[in-house]
Amino acid sequence: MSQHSIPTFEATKLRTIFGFLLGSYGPQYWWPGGTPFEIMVGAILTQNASWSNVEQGLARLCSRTPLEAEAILSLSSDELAECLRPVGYFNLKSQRLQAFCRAYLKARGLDGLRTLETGELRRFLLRIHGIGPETADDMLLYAFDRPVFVVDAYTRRIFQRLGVLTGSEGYETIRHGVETALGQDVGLFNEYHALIVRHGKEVCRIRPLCTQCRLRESCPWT
DNA sequence: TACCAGGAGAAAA
DNA sequence: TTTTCTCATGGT
Repeated sequence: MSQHSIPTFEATKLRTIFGFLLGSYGPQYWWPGGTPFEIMVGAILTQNASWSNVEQGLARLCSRTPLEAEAILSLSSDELAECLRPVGYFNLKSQRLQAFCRAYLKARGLDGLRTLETGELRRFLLRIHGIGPETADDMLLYAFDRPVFVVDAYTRRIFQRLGVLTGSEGYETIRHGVETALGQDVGLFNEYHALIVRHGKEVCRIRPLCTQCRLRESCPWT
C-alpha cells in the first residue's frame, strides 16, 4: 500500500476494536492534566518519552516558573533544559518548547489559534520546528477538540496485528482512512487514542505473547 | 544488563 | 525518495 493510495478501513472492525478496548479498560479521561496550553506543552515533551518522565519534568518546570509561554521564553535555553532533564532529550525539547512558545505568542495565543479552521491550524502547527504530525494531532484533538485521529506507534502495532494495516501505510494514509471510516467524532477519537495507548502499555512491547497482559485470555491480538 | 518509551529532523544512502 | 542516525533520562 503506497502513501498515496487510500485504503478502505472497515468501520465495523474499527468500532469492534474500540468496543473491546473500552469494555476492557473503561474511559481514560484524556488528556491527563490541565489547560490547553499545558496539553500542548505535554504533547511536545512526551515525544518518544514515557509520561512518568514528562510529569517529573513538568513538576520541575512548574516549580521554577508559571507554565505560560512568556515565562518559558524568559528562561535561557540552558535553564529550561535543566528543568526538563528528567524528560530525556532535554536540550532538544528545550529548543522545541521555546520555538512553540514563540509561534504561540505570535499567533496571539489560544484565542488567535482557536479562530483557525482545523486544516489551517494543523498546517500552522506543522510549520513549527519540532512539531510533527503526531504532536500536531495530539494538540488538535486534546487541546482544541478538533476531530482528528492520532496515529502513534501503538496504533500501527495494534492495527497491523489485527489486519487493519499491512505495515507500509504512511501517517496521513492511516489518519485519513480512520477519519473517513468513523466520521468526525471528537469524543470517539479522544477515547480511541487514549485506549490504544493504555492497551499498548498493558501488552508486552516486545514479545507477541505477554504474560503480564491482564487480557491475555480474551485479547484477540496477543 | 539491556531495552524502549504517547517522535521529529538531519544526514546518509 | 527512502533509510539511518541522533537526541537522553528513567523504569522494568
